Amino acid sequence: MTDNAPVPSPKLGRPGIDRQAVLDVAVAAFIEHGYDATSMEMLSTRLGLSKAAIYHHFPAKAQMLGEALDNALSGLEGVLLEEGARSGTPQERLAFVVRGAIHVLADRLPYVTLLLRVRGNTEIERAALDRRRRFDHAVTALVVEARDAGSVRADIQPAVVTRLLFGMINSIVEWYKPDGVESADQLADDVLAVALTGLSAG
Amino acid sequence: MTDNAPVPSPKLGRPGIDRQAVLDVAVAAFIEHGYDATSMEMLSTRLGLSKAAIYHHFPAKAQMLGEALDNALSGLEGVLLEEGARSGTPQERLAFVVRGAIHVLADRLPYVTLLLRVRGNTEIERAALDRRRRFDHAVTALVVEARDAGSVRADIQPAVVTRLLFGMINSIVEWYKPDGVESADQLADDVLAVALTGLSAG
DNA sequence: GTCTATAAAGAGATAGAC
DNA sequence: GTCTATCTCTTTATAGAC
Repeated sequence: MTDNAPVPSPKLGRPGIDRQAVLDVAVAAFIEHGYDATSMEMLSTRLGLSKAAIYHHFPAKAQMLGEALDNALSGLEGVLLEEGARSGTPQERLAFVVRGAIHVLADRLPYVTLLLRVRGNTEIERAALDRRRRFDHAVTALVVEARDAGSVRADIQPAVVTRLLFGMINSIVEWYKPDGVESADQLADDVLAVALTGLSAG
Repeated sequence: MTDNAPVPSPKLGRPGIDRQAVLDVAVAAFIEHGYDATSMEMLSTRLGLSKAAIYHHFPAKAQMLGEALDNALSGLEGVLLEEGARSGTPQERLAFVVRGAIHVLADRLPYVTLLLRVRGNTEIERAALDRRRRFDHAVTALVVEARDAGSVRADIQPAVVTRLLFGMINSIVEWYKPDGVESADQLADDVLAVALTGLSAG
């Protein structure tokens, strides 16, 4: 088998590495200031590049947002496709999805943080909110199953349960530090414990 | 007792009513688009006023933000000053503060929503975040007391407990509708039930 | 792959008339 | 209390050189 492609070091059309650096800086700025309020001038300053150079990597500001949101959403959607979300008791599957969502949140923290800040002001944002809504509905369906199986309390509406549960999970982006003392696994344990059995002692 | 002040109908320097209308529209726009991304042009369109007319009511855009954030913060701080937050068992006081915070959130929904969106990009926002942090610390102190009294689980750090608890509470602004079927009292009951005893049945 | 220069539109805020 | 007109600065994006 011959392979006369160039050696992989310098790369073909120079994709990847620099583009990723631009995206990282952009996402961090979008989180700090909001997408609309982040100017290309600010990105160029942080990158040490001219504004025009940024347009070599991305055709428009909106595309940076789109890629970041897709990264977060495909991570969450991926949890629902895993085996643990599709087999077992409803309670086991719900716990798997909660753990999975927390791991995605920790692993892709900037992207998920950005997703949670989006309010639907552009077409790209609205499409992202739609995908997020579909994820929420899938989780709510799981909550309904778990309730019907008797493992989740029935005195509160499943949609409210899902909202409170993911309200708790999503709030993690406000304070979680990936390099801190708490690992994502430990974090998932804590959140699941609090969500299932509450804050009361004993 | 004589009273030669004018009848209260036309009001003196025409304060109040119109200023409040401007603030309401501004806060709604700040929530939708973010403070920085909301233009005076947008506010003027929504109000049916010229941009210049808005400056008759507020000297600057930043002042609208400042008043809205102060409204939310004084509401939350007020809960800590009430009798129910200062006497009783730690568990009772914590429950009182949670209920009070949920009522403030429901009663002043736009203002609290805006407060939760603020990220500290201006001096006004940083001052608001500082006041919010002081509120959080006061609640964490209550959680520590309740844990020491044996009524809150001791296997998770009090700061994490507070963050998860208020992550759940604060997420309410994302979906609560004041005119919906669920009253603020009912909502507070549900959240307190879930927070204390968890989502598991029985 | 990056630059300078620039276009065209929109930003917050002010002046001064009514 | 609201208006039109305007100032000055910043915005996203492009053109074209190196």
